[in-house]
Amino acid sequence: MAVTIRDVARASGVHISTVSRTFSAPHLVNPDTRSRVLACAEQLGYRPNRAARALITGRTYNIGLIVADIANPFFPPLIKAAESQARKHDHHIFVADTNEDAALEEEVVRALAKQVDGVLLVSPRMSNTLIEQLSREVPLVVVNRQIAGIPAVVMDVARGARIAIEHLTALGHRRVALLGGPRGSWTSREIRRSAGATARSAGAELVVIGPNPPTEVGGLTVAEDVLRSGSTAVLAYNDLMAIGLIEGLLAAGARVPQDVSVVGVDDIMLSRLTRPKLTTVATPTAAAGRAAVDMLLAHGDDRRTNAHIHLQTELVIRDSTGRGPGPHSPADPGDVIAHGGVAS
Amino acid sequence: MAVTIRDVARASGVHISTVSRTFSAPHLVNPDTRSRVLACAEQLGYRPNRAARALITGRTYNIGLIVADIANPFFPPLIKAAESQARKHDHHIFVADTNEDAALEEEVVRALAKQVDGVLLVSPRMSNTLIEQLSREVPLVVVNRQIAGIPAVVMDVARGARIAIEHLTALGHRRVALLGGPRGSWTSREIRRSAGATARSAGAELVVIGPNPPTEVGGLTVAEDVLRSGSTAVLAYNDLMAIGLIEGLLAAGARVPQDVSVVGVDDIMLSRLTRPKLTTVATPTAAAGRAAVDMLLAHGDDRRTNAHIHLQTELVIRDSTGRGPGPHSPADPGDVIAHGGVAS
DNA sequence: CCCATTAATGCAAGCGGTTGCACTGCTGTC
DNA sequence: GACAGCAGTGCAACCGCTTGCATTAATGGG
Repeated sequence: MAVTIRDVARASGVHISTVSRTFSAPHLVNPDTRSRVLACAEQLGYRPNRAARALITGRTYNIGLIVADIANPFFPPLIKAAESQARKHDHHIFVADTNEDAALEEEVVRALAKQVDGVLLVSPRMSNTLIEQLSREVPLVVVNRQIAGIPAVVMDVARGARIAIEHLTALGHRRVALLGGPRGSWTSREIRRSAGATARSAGAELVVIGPNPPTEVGGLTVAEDVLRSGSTAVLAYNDLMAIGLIEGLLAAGARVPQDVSVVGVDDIMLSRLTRPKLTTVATPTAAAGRAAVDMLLAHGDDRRTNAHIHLQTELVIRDSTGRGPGPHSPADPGDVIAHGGVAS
Repeated sequence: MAVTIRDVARASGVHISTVSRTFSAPHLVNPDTRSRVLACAEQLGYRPNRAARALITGRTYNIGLIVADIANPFFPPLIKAAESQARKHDHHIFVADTNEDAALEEEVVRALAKQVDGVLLVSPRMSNTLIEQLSREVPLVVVNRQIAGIPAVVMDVARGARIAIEHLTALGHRRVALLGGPRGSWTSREIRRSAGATARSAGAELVVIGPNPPTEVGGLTVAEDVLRSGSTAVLAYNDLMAIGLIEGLLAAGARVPQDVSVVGVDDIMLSRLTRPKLTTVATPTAAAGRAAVDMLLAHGDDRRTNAHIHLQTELVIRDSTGRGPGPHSPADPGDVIAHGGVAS
């Protein structure tokens, strides 16, 4: 049915090994022979069977990409960038969605391990221990997590959270709620740690609410809790929750930003389009996708590298944050368009 | 390195063929032997190498999923549903993004053909002829396109467009602009055809603007054209364009819906969150993803089937549509929450 | 008690490629 | 003119697994 290397060999009158070399070691075959073989291959529509090749070379030219929720707008730009970058290097991408389920993550990594050259674990929910264990079975690159000995791409959300809290305290907010993300999220822990430290040193109080599902509904359902907590500002784990929260606040009769200021994280496309437009910590998702693929392809088989790529975040100030009850700092926050540099 | 069937055979003291049968033809092996083999496999962490299996069986347990733009919010819910459905049947999904490029679509199908059991072509931009040709090389299921002899899942956008136009003419709109989608889009042609016929029979005028890139920017940039056309209502190819258009209209000083009514298509998550909330033709994307996978797995190798699954659309009326300059029909459109049935 | 049947397993070919090694025929060197 | 060296190609084993066929032992019927 399908055309194989043997068909090409027969058509061009050479041995299959010569055809093979025409594709995988061209310098070993006579230019005349090569062009004849290529012509036959072209004409027959021959494409090497990658699975067969992988069987012997051990390289599949496939990459696994595992995310918690494809429908969460944070992920698609990352997936798109990763896929594009992978294809540039002639690799294909398996995408798997784990529904925020750590156990499913493990299962999927194992299921994919044999048919990929490596797996990109994006915002994993698994434990570090488990990730380390899996990295012995298949090359892994982790996005948004730091684990010694495992190559990683991390977005500097700690800095983003710090600048966000500084922005809020400068506006005069003295009690800030933090909407935590899903259990197992490194990003959520980082934000919490950094926001806590920053609030403390600014003399403000941080009220942690969560963990929560990282969705619009997750934000919507804690609106009451936020109001009850007496907070005048909120830093949400991600934009989706922030937007859901705003919905909930408005429904409860609170105004944003007059009564409550809201800051998100991610700067998904959505954030520019809601009313009020969302102030948020922008994360370089596309760059992360590209970088993760590059790392995976670069490291090849030498596991246990310590390469970590840090990508910068920046605060994008829009319309969902305003003055709080306390004194605000002299510098008019309205002047600040964006803190932070560009992703590297 | 990796544990193979031979390791398991050695550990359990049987021939590799018995191990193989333990997994792929359990009824042929003695229950005692089987449990012994399974125990060894379990203990060694053995997983069959699917690529090797595929080489001989011809079944890869992989599916290709090709979309025009992963970052377009229309696709992720479909991808998510497809991936989930595929995994239920123990299949993995290759995702490829073609950047709205028909030539790239062809290339990707060919590249994937050998390592998948079939390809899902979602909203393809290729010609019918080319799709027919490709379907002879690899089983294909097409979403949002009707081609004789090729299994398809189609959303009934024609009906959706009709109801949308009826909604607008009932509100008294006499000149409606239609924002076309990308060149090569079957959906765009369907919407245009149906909207044209409906407008004609309602005595309204349809002004076609396009083709346009199916993005927010695509909508934004034609806002001027829409205003210049004298239209008081717009049906956009998709929600993203509708939302971009609204941005553009507001920027140009027009009010929505007081001056211009806007209807989108897709009902992406975003549409509930913008202000004004978007009136739109909801398409059952998740159902389409599931159905497409099911069709692919069901048909197996018998190509050239005529199975077509039709999924219903419905008009969701929100805040972006209001009365036009002409007489509106007696029935208060405000009563109509949603036309159309539920997706099957 | 013998033979046909059947259940359980082993054997080996082969899926579509890659690759180390052997072989052939040239070239260039001394 | 003999020979080393090399370019170009063929040969065959092998990657991990499946599967048709052969083999063996156990079973049951007449």
